Amino acid sequence: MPRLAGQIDLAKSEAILDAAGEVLASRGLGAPMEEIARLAGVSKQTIYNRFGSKAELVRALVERRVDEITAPLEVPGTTDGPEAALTGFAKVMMMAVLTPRSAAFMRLYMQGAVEMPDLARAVFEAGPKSSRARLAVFLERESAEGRLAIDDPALAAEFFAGMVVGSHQTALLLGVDPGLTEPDIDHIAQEATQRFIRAYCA
Amino acid sequence: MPRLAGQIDLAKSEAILDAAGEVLASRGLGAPMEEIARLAGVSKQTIYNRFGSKAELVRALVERRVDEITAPLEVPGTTDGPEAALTGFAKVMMMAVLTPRSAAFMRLYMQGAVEMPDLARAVFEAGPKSSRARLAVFLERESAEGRLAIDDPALAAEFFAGMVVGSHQTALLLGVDPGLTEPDIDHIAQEATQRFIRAYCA
DNA sequence: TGATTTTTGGACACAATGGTCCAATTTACC
DNA sequence: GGTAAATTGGACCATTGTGTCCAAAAATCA
Repeated sequence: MPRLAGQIDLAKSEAILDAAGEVLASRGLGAPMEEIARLAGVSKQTIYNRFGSKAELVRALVERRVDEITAPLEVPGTTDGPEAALTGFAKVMMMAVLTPRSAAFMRLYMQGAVEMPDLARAVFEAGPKSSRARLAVFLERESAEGRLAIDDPALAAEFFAGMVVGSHQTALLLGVDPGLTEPDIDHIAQEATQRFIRAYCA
Repeated sequence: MPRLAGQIDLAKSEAILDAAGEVLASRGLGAPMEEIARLAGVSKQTIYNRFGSKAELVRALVERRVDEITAPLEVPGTTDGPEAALTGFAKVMMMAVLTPRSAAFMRLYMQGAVEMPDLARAVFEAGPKSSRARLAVFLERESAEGRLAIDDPALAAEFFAGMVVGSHQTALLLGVDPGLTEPDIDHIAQEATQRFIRAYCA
């Protein structure tokens, strides 16, 4: 009987990627493959059978995560006016970016930026760049309909996102707890929205 | 004749630290000691004689750099009104943070954040935190004298700094060229200042 | 010149890691 | 049950990097 390709378990590859994410995010790119294998409940050889090398494993891991990153950053509908939309956007962005897990992954990408520039670029496009672009689209629409007066939506989006993220992300990346509680996040989101609208009101 | 401690050349230690900065920033924490020694024009053993271990070499390097970081971020005098001061501050901050070299060092600190948390914290305090704190002091003063209306100077400082830095620093850390020319920086600094003042005008 | 310290450079011990090999075992399908 | 595939586990190799050792050379001061 010739090839029967149905004998590889896709779920196992997922488990390997999960384990790789866990281990690499916490221990850095230098983490040994054996540890990933152990956490995945799999032999080291199996990882090499499926992914070929450590570099390609990392590549697969990052590519999978890029999709997760892009997903949640939708700009809410504008039915309730720009305030609600902006505040919601700010909250989602902070929740997405300002977690230890996010920071650990971001550290991973930055660590690999030198060796795998294309991957790091993909992360940037899927993350910061994409989110700002979506926000810019929203701002342009709001502006066209007269609710805001924005001449440079891209720059304005950059400003708003910057206000929201602040130095908290840098703190996390440096392992410093920014100490933001959920009420803090709400407050920052609201205050940033208010000030932003005031800066760009018609 | 007993000990004559005057036979160690301080300048050589500096050269070692310079070389360590160069090599570690470009190749990451994993760079071999031999390369640092070669660039410093020094034997590997000499580095160990003076610094004891790689970890302590890194420690010394970071501690030296922390001083450099804090230095340039003075808030200019307020003689010309808040606009000029804020624009100047924004420009200095962007010039300081948005260089490949700065990014390379920041990547280094972040990479070491897990193993040497105290060092990473020191970097955060000397860099982002300190700059925001100084800006907050300035904003509070301006506010007290009625030129601005700021109820929460710390938050406002966070907002302004965030607007200025935006996602450009993240881009650099990911190895993506943000493509900012000097006129771009001027423009961002001016626009951020204008919008900020408008958001916080009395 | 002579005494002391530092530096050199190269060999070396030691540990960690990526990646391979392979025989024995298990799994999945007929 | 039989067959082909995938998996296992563990030995194994090559590489790389930290840190040490040490005798020879160089620098420093009296």
